[in-house]
Amino acid sequence: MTATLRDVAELAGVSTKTVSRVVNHQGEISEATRERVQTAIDQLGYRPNILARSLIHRRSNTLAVVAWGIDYFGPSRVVVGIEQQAHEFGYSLFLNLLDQPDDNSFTQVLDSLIAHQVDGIIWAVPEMGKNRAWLKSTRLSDLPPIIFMTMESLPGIATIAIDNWDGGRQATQHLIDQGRRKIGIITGPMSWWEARERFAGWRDALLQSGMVPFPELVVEGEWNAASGEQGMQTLLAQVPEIDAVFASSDQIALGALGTAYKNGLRVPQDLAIVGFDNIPDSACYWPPLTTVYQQLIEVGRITVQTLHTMIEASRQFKAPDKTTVTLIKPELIVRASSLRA
Amino acid sequence: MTATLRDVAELAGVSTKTVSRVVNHQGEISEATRERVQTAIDQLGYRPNILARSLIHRRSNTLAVVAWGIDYFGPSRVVVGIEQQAHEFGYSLFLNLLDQPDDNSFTQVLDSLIAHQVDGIIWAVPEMGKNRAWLKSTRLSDLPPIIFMTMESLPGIATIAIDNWDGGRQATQHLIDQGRRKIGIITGPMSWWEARERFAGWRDALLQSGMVPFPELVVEGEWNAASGEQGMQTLLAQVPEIDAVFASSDQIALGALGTAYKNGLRVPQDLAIVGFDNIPDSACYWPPLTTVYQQLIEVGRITVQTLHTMIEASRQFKAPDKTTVTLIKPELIVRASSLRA
DNA sequence: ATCGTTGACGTCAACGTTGTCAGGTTTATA
DNA sequence: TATAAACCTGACAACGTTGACGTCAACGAT
Repeated sequence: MTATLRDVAELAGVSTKTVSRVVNHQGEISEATRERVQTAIDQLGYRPNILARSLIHRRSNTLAVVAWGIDYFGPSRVVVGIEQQAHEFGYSLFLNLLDQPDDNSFTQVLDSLIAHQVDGIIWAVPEMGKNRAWLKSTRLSDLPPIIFMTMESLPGIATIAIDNWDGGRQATQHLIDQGRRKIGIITGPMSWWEARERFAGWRDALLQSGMVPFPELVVEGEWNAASGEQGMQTLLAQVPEIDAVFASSDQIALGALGTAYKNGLRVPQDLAIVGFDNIPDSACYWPPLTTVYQQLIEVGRITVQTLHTMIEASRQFKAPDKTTVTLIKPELIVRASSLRA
Repeated sequence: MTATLRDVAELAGVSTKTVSRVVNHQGEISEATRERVQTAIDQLGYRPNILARSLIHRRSNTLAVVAWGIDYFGPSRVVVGIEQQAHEFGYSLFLNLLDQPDDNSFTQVLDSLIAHQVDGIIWAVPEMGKNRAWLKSTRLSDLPPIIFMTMESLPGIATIAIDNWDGGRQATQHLIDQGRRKIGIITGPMSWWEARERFAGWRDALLQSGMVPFPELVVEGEWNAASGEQGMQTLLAQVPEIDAVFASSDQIALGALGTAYKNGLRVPQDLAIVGFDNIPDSACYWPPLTTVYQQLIEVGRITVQTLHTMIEASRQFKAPDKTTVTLIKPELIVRASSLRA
């Protein structure tokens, strides 16, 4: 149905190779034939078949991102950054979503990607529980260059992540600097690496200031607002004199705000709250939320840049520097929710 | 580097065709050779090359989604639904994001997709302004089967969308049923189809109840919370006795809530608010937000189902029924923000 | 007149598969 | 025992491109 090189060649009265040269602007061709070929191309609506091209070059110019939770703010931003940079590098991008972050269909997914001859893989599924266990029983040399997001560094594996520990530390330090003495935390699900890191940041900030991270100051939550409501309620019950909370996500903070109001607490006078993520809404919470800003789009872009380097290296038979671990520092955004009145 | 059919064939001492048959479970082969071939496959770590396969079959089993704004709630959910259904149908999915919804690089995007031999295209870029104008100057027969989301129906073009008009109508009717008499609206950007539809739903609901959609009851906003704050302020200035607002998105509603509080208004006693989207946070606003729920994942799934049908039809040289227009009714979620105390 | 050089193409094989068809061997049937 | 039928396998070409190499004419220099 669709026109091929041969069709164009016949119409223009030249060889397929000549048409190929015109299409790819390679070699030298006279202006006369170039025009003749171009006319034939336009007339037939010819489009090159990238599949055939990739077959020869043994390079598909295609990347794959395996992700989960792109209907959440963080992951979706990362994917946006990945797509942007991939596009700028001239890669096409396959999108694979897992049903659950601990979906163990990774074998099928990887097989499919390899079969599609992708040049590189970005594993953007959040690390939680044992959902990276498969890595230990997989020979990375059997895979295309692959890079992982948000995880504890493993030897020989490229990793890119936000420094969640530092984010937690910054948030907590800010509360300390405001003179708060009873600083609680509502964590994310502790099976998540991010949640554990943010928690560790909170703990270490307290310790460094000579304060004690008592267990009753800690409540484990989910990432959502409902869990923030509940977590705040628990904290208030356990430590009535609490005067600040580090909520491990903005949504948790939203819930915590709600509970504070229901309990007649003024924010930030009676209770200061700091969130994490800097979702756009957080600037319009009441009061506006102090939070930790992660440059997630940038993270996505850097991921692709690193992967690209790995791909080029592997193509020149250089052993790629797979141990790259990039940690990006987040930034504290101070708004009214943590400023003393 | 990677093993091919020939490598396996040589190792197993059979022809490439036999290996191919083993891999694809086609034809009849004796158990003995099957095992021998399978051993060779495992030993070499052979993986089929889908590119070559697609070249022969002239079918790539690949879909492409062209989208914008997947870092927003709505679009990202739709993409999730699309990916799920595509995966279940055995399609791989290319992801293409436009920088701006009115990005006019559609030609390059389409060329690239066609070159990649995708079997079908989902155009999930929100319709705004004239960003669908290119459709009129494009022969659809030059493209693979393509389906559009969220747009006014055009002859001969498959479309799937939420019935935003009905959503706006439901939201407004609910406020009317609660006895509200001065019902304002903060719209989304009116260049968006969704914004115009929701507005029309509000207007028509008022008219049908014998009320007048006065211009001073209308404020055009953006989709975000900041714009909701401002819009609410404007409405209060224009119509001090206003007793209800239909906010065209939950984020707008969030901003409106904030402004209401700053002005000492009780929600819902003094001012009822209804949103649109049912983002998870909206259940934890204070008070919990009444809103319109769109089954966006389902929309994504239906889109792929329809596209799949179009692809199958076009493969059998039947003229596909391209005029399919599917409108999906949203659902009102009633919470405390609009119930009279 | 001869010889290289350059420009402007074309020929052929290959990329990794699979469909088609044909060949050979066994098994069941007359 | 002959004959058809079923079963198993291989040779070959093709999918749409492109790289390597070859050819041939035109040109300037010797």
